[in-house]
Amino acid sequence: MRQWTHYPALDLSPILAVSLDQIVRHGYDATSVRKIAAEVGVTVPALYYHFENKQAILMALLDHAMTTVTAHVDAAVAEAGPDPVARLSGAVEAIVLYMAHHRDLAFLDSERRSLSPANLARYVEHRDRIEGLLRDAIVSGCRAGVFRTPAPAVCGRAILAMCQGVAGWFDPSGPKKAEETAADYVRIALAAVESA
Amino acid sequence: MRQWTHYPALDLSPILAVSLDQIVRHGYDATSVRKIAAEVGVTVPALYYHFENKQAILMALLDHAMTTVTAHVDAAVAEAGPDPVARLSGAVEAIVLYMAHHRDLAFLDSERRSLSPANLARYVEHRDRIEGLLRDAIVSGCRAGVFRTPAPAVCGRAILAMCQGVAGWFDPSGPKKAEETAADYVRIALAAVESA
DNA sequence: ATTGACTTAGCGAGCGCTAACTAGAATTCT
DNA sequence: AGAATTCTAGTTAGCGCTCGCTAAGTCAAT
Repeated sequence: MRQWTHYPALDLSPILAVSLDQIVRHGYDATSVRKIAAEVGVTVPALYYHFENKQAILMALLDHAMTTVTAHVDAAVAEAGPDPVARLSGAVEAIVLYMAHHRDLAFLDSERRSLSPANLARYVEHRDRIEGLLRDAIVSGCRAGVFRTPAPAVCGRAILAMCQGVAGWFDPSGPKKAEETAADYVRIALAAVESA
Repeated sequence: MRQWTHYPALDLSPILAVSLDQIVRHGYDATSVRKIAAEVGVTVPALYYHFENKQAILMALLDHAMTTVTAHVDAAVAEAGPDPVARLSGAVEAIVLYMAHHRDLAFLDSERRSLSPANLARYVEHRDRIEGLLRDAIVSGCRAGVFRTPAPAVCGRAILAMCQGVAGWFDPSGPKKAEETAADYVRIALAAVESA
């Protein structure tokens, strides 16, 4: 139970680990394949043995991010059962924990612009699914009369955006632990939808 | 009165207008000075007659963004007087209107990573000022007993993040006008801080 | 005669990416 | 079992291109 609150450290190949670090620090465009190779301790063509091109490295990292967050959020919502309060709470808690524990992966979201149309579509689809999860929970809460917000769709987007913001400021060595922050955000989200 | 709800179209020099368009479409790193020059209809050194280097173009645009949003939010908060509800409402309304009307300028926020340390510091200072405005309004509302959120600082960050998200999805040809969206967000923000 | 707003021409560096080769491990054939 | 082959995970060397940027010249308006 509540297995989805656990976010173990990432298990990435050396190339992906170095690439993630470099992209987070300097951005995708400013990260050259030469720099990645040098940091890994291999030559450039070694990268091309494992990945078709530079964008495939970014996409592999984004795939990792997508599967990680989707698995946790889906598990949280499934465990919550049919109650809209529990579903929204679970989704927000899982998302915030992800943002706090994997700030680097979360940052990659801002590099989606570098994706080809096909890859971008796949990524956007995933993001829409999570937004849909939030919106559905809010809408069903409104139908059940437990949420009173007059704008469920806008509310869903607002909540997702505020959760994503956590990755930008959360400090693991700061005063608030990830779990406390997640609890704060659950309370804020429930208040935002005007939970009865 | 309420002059700050007006966001007139930008008045940018041809170089800055083209640069903004290109940076929003392709990102700062992927926008070359050659592309900007060609789009403006001049040669590359003409850009260097008006700007010291490429980053100075980005910084000029960010300066424009900073002064625009700061002027409007400051005016909104000043007009609100001492009431925390009015101050928070005014700030959120002004920020959301800015995000909806100047989505391109708002997008530049994600390019702050390309700034030199000195320029970045100046930009972060400005962002912190706005976050401080929100936090102060929330804290004084808590002191006055009109807001009941147990985490005013976290709440301020959450509200700023959700407002910034508007720039990412707002569609001027969509069903919701900017003013309606701003009203939605004011209501969400007041609910989020648990306004009595 | 000077200034403002450019132009032509081009430097040096870094970019993503690839063809061709190689050392060692694993597998298959006789 | 031992030789021959194939596969894995790289290497060296370098192509063609674009990048930010600049020195030096032009030319109309002040």
